[in-house]
Amino acid sequence: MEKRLEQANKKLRRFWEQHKRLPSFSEMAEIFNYSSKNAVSKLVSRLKEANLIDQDSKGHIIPGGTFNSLPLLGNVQAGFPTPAEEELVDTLTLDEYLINNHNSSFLVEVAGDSMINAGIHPKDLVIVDRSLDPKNNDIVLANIDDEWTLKYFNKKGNQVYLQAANEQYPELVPQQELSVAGVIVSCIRKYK
Amino acid sequence: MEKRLEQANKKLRRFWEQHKRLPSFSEMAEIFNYSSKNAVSKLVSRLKEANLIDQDSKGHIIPGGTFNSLPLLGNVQAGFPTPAEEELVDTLTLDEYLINNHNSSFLVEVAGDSMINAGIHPKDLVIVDRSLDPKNNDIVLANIDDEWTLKYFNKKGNQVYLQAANEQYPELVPQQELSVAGVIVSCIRKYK
DNA sequence: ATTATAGGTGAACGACCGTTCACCTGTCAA
DNA sequence: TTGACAGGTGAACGGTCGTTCACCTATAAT
Repeated sequence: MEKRLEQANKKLRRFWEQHKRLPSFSEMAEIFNYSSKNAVSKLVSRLKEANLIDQDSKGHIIPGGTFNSLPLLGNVQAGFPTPAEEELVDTLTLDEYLINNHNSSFLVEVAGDSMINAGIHPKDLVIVDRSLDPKNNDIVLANIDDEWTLKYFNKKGNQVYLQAANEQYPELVPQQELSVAGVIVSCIRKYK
Repeated sequence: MEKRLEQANKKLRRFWEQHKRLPSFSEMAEIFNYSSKNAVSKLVSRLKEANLIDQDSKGHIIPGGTFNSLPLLGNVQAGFPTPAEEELVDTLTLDEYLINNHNSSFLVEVAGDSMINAGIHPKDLVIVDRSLDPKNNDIVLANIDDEWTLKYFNKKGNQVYLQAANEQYPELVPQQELSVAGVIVSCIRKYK
């Protein structure tokens, strides 16, 4: 990508972070030190070709396909990576990638190591979707006999078992009550 | 939250997904079947009080604090969860939470199980920030003797070692060359 | 020396922006 | 029966929107 466009991209993202929207033509004129909106108009054309921004039916500037997303450069082992544009595997927005159902999803912080063999560690955040029906081998957030826990869901006939991903934990059969709050759709961990 | 506002929130989010921006007053009049913009104006006031949307200096509607974010309901073990509004721990936007440096970050898909004891599994995605200086015990994406790998970074004196989080793998000392492409800042895994 | 082109100015255009005003309902409490 | 009020209509306002036009440079190719 052209260097000029990359700098423009930075400025636009800074504006986005401050205002939670993209600038108008006259605001862009300020940002880029133009004194004519026509100059902006031409810049916009270039940015559109680079797929950084787009314009909606009213001409307003909206994010393009690569604006709020990160490049997915490939696979660690596979001769990785020449971050050349042509070779980049994909480009994706984390929000859209991780969340299927915004209205029915919430986050929970993990405590305990019962799912550690599934790669779910204490202090990780899991995204729970309460609108999904739990299926066998789904990881669910469940309340079993008045305790909340994260376990594999397993149904044999009419009997539901909960299984930890850690041999030290026994298989759980509800004595009195079991309710599934939702299915874990993803797990995120932040190091820095 | 009032039910009326929740439905409004859904409509606004749908508009956001379609147009990548929030509607204008007259567009909101269409969405909510009002024939006067004044009705919209009053609805906007209510939505602002609920912190779902905001208005910028020009009066344009922009996302509020809770618009694109997910509620963090708490901790799996700690008497979890009454999803009552007052008790919710936090509310956060995944993009903002996970990405510190948009310009210098990229994604890589994990292959191999050398970091599995750190909870980084094959097919997970890691977010790499190439602008950070690697420190001891950081997980880094590195090229060692012409192979790309994910390992713990370890520097003793002037000698750099790479360590896997898996006892079956030996400690790596570069024979000829070692370059660190970036530091892993987070790890995400999608189940559904 | 001439021409083409990329990039910019400045002004004008109609359309749409968010705000505000006076006014019209129902509903519900006093 | 009255009054207050939440919620809506419809119209008008000045300001800003994105677009487009004619025109002015530099720079580089012919």
